[in-house]
Amino acid sequence: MAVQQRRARERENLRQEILDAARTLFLKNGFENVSVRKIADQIEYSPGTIYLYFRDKADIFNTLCEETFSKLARRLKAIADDSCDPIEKLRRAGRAYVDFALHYPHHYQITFIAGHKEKGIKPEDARIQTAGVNCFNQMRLIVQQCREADQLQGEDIDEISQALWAAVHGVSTLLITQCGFPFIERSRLIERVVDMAVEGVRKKSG
Amino acid sequence: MAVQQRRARERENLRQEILDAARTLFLKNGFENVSVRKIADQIEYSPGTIYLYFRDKADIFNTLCEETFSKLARRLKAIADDSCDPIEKLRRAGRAYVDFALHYPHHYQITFIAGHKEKGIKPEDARIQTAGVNCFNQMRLIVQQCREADQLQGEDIDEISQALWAAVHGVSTLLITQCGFPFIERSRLIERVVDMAVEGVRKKSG
DNA sequence: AACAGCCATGAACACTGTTCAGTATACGAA
DNA sequence: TTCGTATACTGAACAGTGTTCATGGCTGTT
Repeated sequence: MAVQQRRARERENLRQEILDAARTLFLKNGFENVSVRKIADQIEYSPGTIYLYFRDKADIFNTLCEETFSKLARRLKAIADDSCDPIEKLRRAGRAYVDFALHYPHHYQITFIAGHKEKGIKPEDARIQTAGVNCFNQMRLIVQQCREADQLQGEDIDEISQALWAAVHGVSTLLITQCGFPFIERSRLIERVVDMAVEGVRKKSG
Repeated sequence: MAVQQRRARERENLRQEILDAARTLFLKNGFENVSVRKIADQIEYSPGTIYLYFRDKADIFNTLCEETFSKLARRLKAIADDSCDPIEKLRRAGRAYVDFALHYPHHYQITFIAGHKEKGIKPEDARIQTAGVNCFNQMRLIVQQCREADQLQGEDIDEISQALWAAVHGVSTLLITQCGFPFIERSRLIERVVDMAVEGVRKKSG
């Protein structure tokens, strides 16, 4: 009886070992440059073993992404639940979003940037899509609060939320992928984008 | 004498054949899912031949990207050279940018989205970086015109240009990569983002 | 006709993700 | 203790990738 429990525990341990090794390698080298064999080497198992714990390589990454994105969702939720001025919340959420993206660039890249058709990450893996939508919904919530405080120009919450998302997503991806470009100082650019976005949807006569 | 000219012409022809085949295949299947062998099959040559005309697979794509991006630069330049209201130009440039991205999603994706560390596209290939910067500079020019017409809030042209770029880039990449997400109607979202961005940098008391 | 140089070949290398027959080990029952 | 079974793991194998290079055949010049 207890044997099965121990077995399950050991299974879970090895699963976590794989995830830990993969996380480290992915962060250091990116999804493309990490082979299943390298992950297997790291944990000192044979390549085949990986497939006893994960459906395929993408499955490993998806699991890691899910993990990471629930962190972002929690962070945004904390802001949404705060009781300060909703417009201020919007700014804070924007900054938090970009900070997060720059803090986990590889995770962000795969989840929100890379076309999921390529590299075998299929839409069937709705888990990640769900995790992403979850994050978006936290932002949407804050927008709703601004709307309720009559601070916004326009009625459509989705339209405004998606436009704001585009702005923060845009600056995130530019900073992640266009490392060669001569950007102005990072925090100043981020602040400007957040400001531009918020001012761009706010009611004119403040 | 004429022989060398003919040789050079034939060389150029085959080079173009490779580019044409690659363009079609890349557009249909994306960079990842097109192998050098498939390109070679298409033009009915052996894989090795490709390497007599291009350094590597990335070199082929880079050439195609450069081509495509000079198109965008021209389109933006045409808008910059127009003589209408500079703020109106800014809106038109924003729309043109997104339209372009959605029209050439694969090219846009590789050039502006994919991390260039991965998939062997190294920063050494400054050609594309240059082509991208060129496009940006056209937008920057229009921003400058707005500044000169005293239509903008803030002094720093680069700061404003980069923030605007983030917005249009953001909506472009979201629409390209997040095909699963329940976006509002495309043209409405694009219009809202452009509007948000422009209003977000414009002088308040119009 | 013989030599030169260009050009295309396709086999080969080292890698990739993934599968699967085989093996060893640990367990529960006799 | 011994046997049989279930489970975990292996590592060779497959089909694919990007890339290289010795080989061989044409072509134009001498």
